[in-house]
Amino acid sequence: MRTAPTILHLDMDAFYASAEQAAKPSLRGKAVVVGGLGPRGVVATASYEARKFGVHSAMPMGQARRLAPHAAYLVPRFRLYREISEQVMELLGALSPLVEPLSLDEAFVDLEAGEAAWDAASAEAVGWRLRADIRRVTGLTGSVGLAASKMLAKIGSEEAKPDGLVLIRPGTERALLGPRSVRILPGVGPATADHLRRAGIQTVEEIAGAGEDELVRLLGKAHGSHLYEMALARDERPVVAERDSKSVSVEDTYDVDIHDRVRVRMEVRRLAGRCVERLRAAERSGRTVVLKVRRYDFSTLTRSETLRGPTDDPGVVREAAARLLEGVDTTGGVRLLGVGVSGLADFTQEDLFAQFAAAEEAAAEELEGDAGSVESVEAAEPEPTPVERKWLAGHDVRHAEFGAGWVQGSGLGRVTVRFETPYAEVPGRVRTFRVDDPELEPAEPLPLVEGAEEAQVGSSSAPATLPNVTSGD
DNA sequence: TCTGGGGTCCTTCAACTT
DNA sequence: TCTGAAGTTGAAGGACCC
Repeated sequence: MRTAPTILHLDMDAFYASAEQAAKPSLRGKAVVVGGLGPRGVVATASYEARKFGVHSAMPMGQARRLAPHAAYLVPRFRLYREISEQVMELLGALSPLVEPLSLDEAFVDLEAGEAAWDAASAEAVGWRLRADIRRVTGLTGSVGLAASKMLAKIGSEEAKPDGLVLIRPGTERALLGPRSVRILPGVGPATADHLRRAGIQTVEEIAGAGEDELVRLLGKAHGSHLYEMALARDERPVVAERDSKSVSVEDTYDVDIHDRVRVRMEVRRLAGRCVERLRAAERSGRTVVLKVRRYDFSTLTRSETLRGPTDDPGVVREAAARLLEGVDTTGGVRLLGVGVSGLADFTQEDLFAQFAAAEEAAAEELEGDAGSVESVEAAEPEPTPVERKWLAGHDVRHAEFGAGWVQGSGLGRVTVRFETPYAEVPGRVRTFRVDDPELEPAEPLPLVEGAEEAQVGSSSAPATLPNVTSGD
C-alpha cells in the first residue's frame, strides 16, 4: 500500500467546450455546447456557462436547446482535441514513464515511478507546475487530484474542478468518503445506486458498514467485493502505461429510422467495411464479429459469431455481419446499426473462407447494383449534399479576402462566418456568403497558443501566487 | 425531451470438453 | 461404455465510463 499521495489524476476542464472558446474569442465567457447537431444528437461537453442553465453531458441536444437557446452549438472537432491532448500527454510523459491515458482529456500519472515526487509537498509542487505548464502550452485549464490511489486521485480532481488542485492526505480518506453519496465511487452508476438505495444504502460509510458478504449478495462477486474495498478507501490498482484495446467497433444512429430491409443490409455492409478499416489501421485482426441493432423502440440487441481464426479481411467480416443480420427482425425500423470485432490478435490467420467470401462478395456487389437503383427511389434519409456538409458549425474556414474564420451557421444556401483567430483579444466581424462562394474554403484549425509548437516542455516554475486554490486537507 | 459513439468488464446460460 | 462433475468457451445482455 502506497503511503504518499504520489498518484496524480489530471482532468481537463470542460475540454471540448474550452478548446472551442480558446479558438474563438467571441465565445469566451459564453454558453457553448459541443455535440451532435442532428435530430438525435446529444451533448458531448457543455461550457461552465452553459451548465448554469442545466445543460450537461449526454443530454439530448433538443433539451439543451430549450434550456439554453442562446448558447453556441458546435460539432466536435476531434483533430483539434487530439492535437491538444498530445501536447498535454507530452507534459505528463515528462513527469513519469507511467502515464495511463483514460481519454483525450484525462490521465493518471505515477509520480513516484518517475521520481518526480516522493511526498505530499513535492507532489503538490509538481501538480501546480503541471497546471501552469498546461495553461502555457495549450491555453486551457486542467484540474489535478493527488492521492495515494487512483480512485482517490480521481475523486480529488473532481473536487478540484474547475481549474484547481486537491491533495487527499493519506489517513483522511475514510473521513472524506464516508458521508458522501455512493455515486462518488467509480463503477456506481444509476442502476447500482438504485439497487443499493433499495437495500437502504446511500452513503459510502453505509457500504462499509454493510460488510462484504452483503455487498456480494446484492451486486455479485466481482462488483460487490470491489465496491466494498473502494468504500474502505482500499485501491491497489497500479498505473498502467500501455493498454491493448480489446475490440474495435463502429456504429451509426440514423436521423430517421430505417425500415427498408435492403437499406439495412447495405448499411451493415458499409459499417463492416469501416470497422475493418479501423482494425487494419490499428494493425490488428479479430476473431469475433458482433452486430448491434437498436430498434425503433430503443431496445438493443447484439448477435455475434466467432470465426475459426482472426481475420482482417473485409469480405469475411461483411459476410459474417450479413449472416448475423439475417437472424434479426428489423420490421418496425432500426435507429442504430453497428458492427464490431473482438477477440483481437496481432496476426492474421489466412482464413480458409477468405477466397470463397471474396467471390461471394463480388457476386453480391453485382446484386447490390440492382438493389441500389431500386433503393435510391425510396431512400428514407436525404443525404446532405456535399456543399451543405462542407460548412459544419464551428469548423475553420479561410476566405481569400477576409482571412481566417469559423462557420457560425449555414442554411438556405448561405453560410455565416465569423472572422477571428485564437490570438485576438476581441470578437471578430461576421459576414455571410453564398455556400458556393469560390473564395471561401475549409481550413485547418490554428494552434490555440501562438507559437505553442516551439514552447519548451517543463520549463516554467510554480507560480508565486496560487490561483483559485481548492484545498483538500 | 427522447436518449451518440467508442470502449471495458461482468453475469448468466447453454453447449461442449475433459 | 456410460455417467456425472467441473472447467472452458461462446453468445447475449447489462452497467458503466468518458
